[in-house]
Amino acid sequence: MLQLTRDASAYQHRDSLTKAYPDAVSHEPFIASTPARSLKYGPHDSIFLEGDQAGHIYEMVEGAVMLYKLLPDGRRQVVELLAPGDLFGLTCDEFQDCSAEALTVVRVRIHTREAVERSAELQQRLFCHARAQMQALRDHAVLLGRKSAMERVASFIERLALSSDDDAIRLPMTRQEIADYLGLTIETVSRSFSELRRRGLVACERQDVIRVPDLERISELTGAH
Amino acid sequence: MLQLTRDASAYQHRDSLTKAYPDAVSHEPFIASTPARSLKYGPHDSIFLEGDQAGHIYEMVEGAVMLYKLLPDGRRQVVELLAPGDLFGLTCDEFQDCSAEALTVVRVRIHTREAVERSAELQQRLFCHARAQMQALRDHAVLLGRKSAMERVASFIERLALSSDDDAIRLPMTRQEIADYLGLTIETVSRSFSELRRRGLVACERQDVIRVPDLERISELTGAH
DNA sequence: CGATTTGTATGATCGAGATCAAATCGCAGC
DNA sequence: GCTGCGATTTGATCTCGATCATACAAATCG
Repeated sequence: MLQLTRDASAYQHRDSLTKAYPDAVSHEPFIASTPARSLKYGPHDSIFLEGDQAGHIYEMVEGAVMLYKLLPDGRRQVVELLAPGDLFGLTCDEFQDCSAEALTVVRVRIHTREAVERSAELQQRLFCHARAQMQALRDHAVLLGRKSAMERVASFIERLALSSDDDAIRLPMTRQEIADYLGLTIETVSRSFSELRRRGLVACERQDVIRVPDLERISELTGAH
Repeated sequence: MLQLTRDASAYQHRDSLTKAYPDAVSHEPFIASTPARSLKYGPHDSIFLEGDQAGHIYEMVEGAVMLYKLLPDGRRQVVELLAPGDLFGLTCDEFQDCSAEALTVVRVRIHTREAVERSAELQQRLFCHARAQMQALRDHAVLLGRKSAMERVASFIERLALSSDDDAIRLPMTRQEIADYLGLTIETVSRSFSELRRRGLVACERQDVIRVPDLERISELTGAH
């Protein structure tokens, strides 16, 4: 189970933060009437790293972000996937407890800690988001602790399908990122996808775009039905 | 990995809620100056079940509680362990997203939802607790997704040792409950404990009381050092 | 005090998923 | 088009933890 071949710094790119494209056009802020900067990131840009000073809240406007943690030997666990509307980066203590990386082109708005402490309405919204993320984390604990490889992959596809309005689902992550999210290896993820293709449950247009002809049949494989 | 031998209702005891001992003496409420009922539960009493109406917040005063989720075929994942000071039971929507069961004799105070919505200070405290629990859930995701059996058990012992003031550590859970918390089987948990005993890293006074002569050596096995 | 029950330990075996090793795909640049 | 390189797929093998089976210990009860 140890993956000693992948060294601890493999995913760390502190300098990539400086590559962030500054000040994109703002789109309908979820939280209105607070002075907030807008930032843009490209795929694989680091937004912050575990241990960084935690000063403000990030609000997802566009794109997808993953939060992950690393073990000293380089094993990685993706702990959360974030979509537009989600909030992240606020901790109780001074430092970030995990790292954040852009999966796609990402636009975020940044709210200061003071702005949060001033606004009760803002806190209320933040709180509700925290509850929802907590619920997602608990579901993920069930997946990681008790589901088989195929059940994990089916759960992942079901989730993407439900949150996608389109018929064709764009996978915003590489196989390695999916593996690190599902607590599997890249090979097992690949084999599971192949098996689903063989059974006709998913069709792959390109390696990062899949089609699910019958979501019900995927749902039956998640272990939750 | 499927545990079909254990049926889905094995852990469900709806009626046990009614066995709760009413109105114990109150001890230093964490949240003051709100009208709050006090309740007492015995070991293995159910406090609420997933899907129950979620009306109020529970505040741990004494004892230990576990939150868990079940899959339809009976697989169980314990998603959180709660100690005095912790808050639980508040959801964003109407229903509980997981079940809560007393591990020991437990005393809780119950705060109404309205009391929370009225007090900004209360919300502030709740929010900070939610953040801390979130951090714990992320650490647990790393454990479930990426750690070996021995690393999981070592992490568990390290956590208990750090939160215990005494030299002898009382395990508040059965092997089955520990297994369901760590995403393992009861046999693997038992074997890991035996291995640690054989290596002299833990000593067992009774099966539910262990002694850790050198915590540093346990910490080295957690995968996080 | 033995009988029953419930929780724990341990040995034997199996299998899902990890690991190791190629082969193949797909896209960017030329 | 061709070239090169990272990402993906696929196959062969190994291993850790699950499963199955049984023995043991400790609490409960008549």
